[in-house]
Parts: sequence; C-alpha cells; structure tokens
Amino acid sequence: MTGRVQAVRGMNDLLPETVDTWQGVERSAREVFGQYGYREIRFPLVEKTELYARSIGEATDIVEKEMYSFQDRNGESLTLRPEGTAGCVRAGIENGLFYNQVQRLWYAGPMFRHERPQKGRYRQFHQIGVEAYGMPGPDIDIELILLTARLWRVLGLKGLRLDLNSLGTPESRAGYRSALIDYLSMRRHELDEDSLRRLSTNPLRVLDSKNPSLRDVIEQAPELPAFLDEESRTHFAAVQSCLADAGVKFVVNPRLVRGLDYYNRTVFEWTSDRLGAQAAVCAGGRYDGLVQQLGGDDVPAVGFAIGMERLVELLRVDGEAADAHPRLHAYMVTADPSATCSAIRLAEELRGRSLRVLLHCGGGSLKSQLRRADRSGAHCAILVSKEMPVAVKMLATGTQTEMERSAVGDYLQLHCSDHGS
RNA sequence: GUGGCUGUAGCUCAGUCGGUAGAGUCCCGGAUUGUGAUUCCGGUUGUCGCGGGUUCGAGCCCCGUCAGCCACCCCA
Repeated sequence: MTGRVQAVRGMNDLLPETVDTWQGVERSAREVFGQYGYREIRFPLVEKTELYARSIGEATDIVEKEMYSFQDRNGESLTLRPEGTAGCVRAGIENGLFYNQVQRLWYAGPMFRHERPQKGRYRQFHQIGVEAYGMPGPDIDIELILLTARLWRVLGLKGLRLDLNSLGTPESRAGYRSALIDYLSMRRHELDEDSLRRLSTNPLRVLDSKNPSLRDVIEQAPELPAFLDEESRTHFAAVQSCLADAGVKFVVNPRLVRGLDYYNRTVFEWTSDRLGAQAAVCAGGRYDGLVQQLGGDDVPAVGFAIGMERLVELLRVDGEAADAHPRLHAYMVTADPSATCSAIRLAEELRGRSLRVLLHCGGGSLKSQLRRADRSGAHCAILVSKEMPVAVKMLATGTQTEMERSAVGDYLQLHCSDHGS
C-alpha cells in the first residue's frame, strides 16, 4: 500500500452504478435535443489559452486564477477548457459553420477549473451545452428555455426555479456599469471588503452581496432595466410574454448577472434549493458579439450549459429517471472443467442472437458459481456439463429445465424478457 | 485563495483516563456426497491518511502536510 497514487484533487471517479444514471440523463438529453433539431458537435478539450482570455474576459476569476494552463513543447500556452462556448465558437468559425447559415448545436463533456472543491463544484466537472447561432430574435431564446423545461419534465425533475434578466446591449450594459460604479464609489465607505474588491473587478456582483448591512446601499442603487435600450426592452418583453404564454413560470431578477463577459440581452438561470451553495443547475444567455470578437462574422448567438454533477445529484435526491443497466439474460456455469469449451461455444451462439450472457470464469465449485449467478442479477443460470443436456435454471423461482443446446436461445427469449418476470 | 469540521478493515462505524485495535457488512469455506436468496458454524481482513514531536509507551496529546465534507468566494 505504500506509494499509492491518489486521484487529483477535485477530480472524481464515476463508478458503474453512478454511470447508469449519467447515461440515462445523457440519453434523455440527446433525445430532447434531437426533437428540437439540434446536432452534436465535438471539439477539443485543449485550446490555446488566448481563446479563453479573449472570450470569457481577462478580469474574470476563471481566467485570472482558475485555468489549467500549461506550456506545450513548442512554448505555446494551452489550456484545458474551463467551459464549452468558446471552443464551440472557435470550431464554428474555423469550419465555416456560420457563413450565411443558422446552426443548432449541442455538446457534452468534461470542463476544468482550479477551484476549491465542495458540494456541486469540482475541478473536473461535466457540462451539457446547447448553442444556437445566426438567430437574432427572441424566438430562439424562448426555444432554448422551452427545451430545458422539457428536459426537466422528461427527467421527472420538479421544483426548479427559473430566473430571467436582460443585460441589454454591450453599450447599455456599459452605461449601467459606469452609473453603478459612480454610485457605489460615492458610498464606498459603507461597503465591506468583498464589495470593494468587486467594485473594481465586477461591480454588478456587488448587488449580489449577502451582507445584510449593505441592504440599504443595494436597494437604492440604480437598476439595470432603466438603462436598457429600446430594442433590448422589446426583445425582453417578447421573451417574457411568450414564455408566460407557453406556461413556463419564471421570475424576473434584475440582479441576475452572468459571470462571463460575453453575455448580453437575455440571460437565464435554473436553480434548486436542494443543492446547497452551488444552486445553479443550468444557466446561459445571449452572446451576440462573441463570434465577431473571435474573428468571425457578426453572428448573433444564444446558449446555455447544464452542470451534470448537479443535475445527477438532484435526480439522486428526488428523481425517477435512473436508468438501470439492462439485466443479464443468463449467467453460464460449468459443472466440470471439461465442459468449458462447450460452454464458451454456447455463450457465443446466444450472444449472436443479441442475448446478454456472462460466462463464469475462474473456476470454483458449482455452489459458488451459482451464488455468483444469483448475485449477478441474471434472469437464469445455464448449467453446462460434458455429457448431459444443458440445464436452464430460472433464478427467481428455482425451476430448472433440461433441454438440447439448440433450444436454449428460444427458451431465453421467451422466459427472460426485461419487462416480465 | 480563506475558514470550520472530519480521516480507524473493500464499505458503515465503535475504540473510555495515553497501555501495541474491535463490531457489523462484504468476501471465502463448511453444514448440504457438485444446485444460488434464509439460517447456523468457521476464516481473512489494518503502515489507525502521511511525516515529525512529546512520552517508558500515541489510534488518542502537539506541529506540519495531504485528502474529504460544508461554507465564503466563484460558477454549471
């Protein structure tokens, strides 16, 4: 046991039992995305560091202190992706996906951020993301939100809360930002340490402060909606009325600010009160300027990402959707070692008929082999011996039937369905 | 990055005042002369996270370190 190597902090193993749930979620997501006409895109886990610096924002925590960056052998700085949008945009530009066309894309996979691990927050975590390009109107914003609502329904998830806000155009957001800085600077002697720091890094975040003594300052602060330009205002109004029309409940939250610099106009966030401090299961918004900022045409875009670990945690608590792995049809045991070749041949025949057959390996008494058969969860055990015909024993009832090996396949298909007993 | 709590068998945990470590579970074997769930009997589980210090003696006290959990912060 000495010198044993541990996993990297905040990077977890997913054991088979958990993977069953993950696969169930992934399958549901794939199905729902397909219903809306979205197609999967895959892009690298590693990109040039510059890509993230230019898209997420130089002054954000992610870029400043959370990226896994390293020097490639040629001296170039590379980074393990901390989120998916930047890579997706880069891939789209590079492959001409945005040239005079609309794209509906999704992706899934691991992301990396060097944060202090806690519940719902890991250094390697997984996101499922959806991105839509080339559509400037509120209709596509609504489509994305309806898509998420449908996914929750399919998964059997209830009690999530949807918060909505509009950040306006970069210009109106900048106008608000400077008005807020002016106001907060005026009352800076009332701010706590955290808020003073945020004042210079991300002033909109000050409004999120949980410090009760700042309540007064925050309540009297200028509000973002007042700074919205006319177009953003109508856009946001359309999003709201259409969502209400579609029967989706939401709360307009003027303090909702996404952390990444590229967001504008509609932003939204689904949260749960059962996840502790990391409550956001799914969040996203519009990022109309990003494609151009990364060297592409002026292509409008909207997207969101789902935190897999958080979603799975919610399903573990109250979900119904856990997708059990399919049961084995048969666990095959041998009454004596000389029957091994014959058992292997029969197992292969059965697998050729799409049956799931586990062949006992490693010997042992018949008793111990049958015990393993029982614990494997298989519907039945198949006993193969050298001389006698094959015996099929139903493990739930204990009834045992002898038959020629050519009859086993039909017998299993008849008696070992996943739905019946 | 900051703070609080916690690290004992594969898993869940007990371990009193400092005197060289225990239960349940799991696994293996037997009762059952080749036939699995229960029952009964027997058996293996360990650098007490790691390193140092105090002590005649440390799982227990002290320091450091690593890891986990929760919160701050940040975000999916």
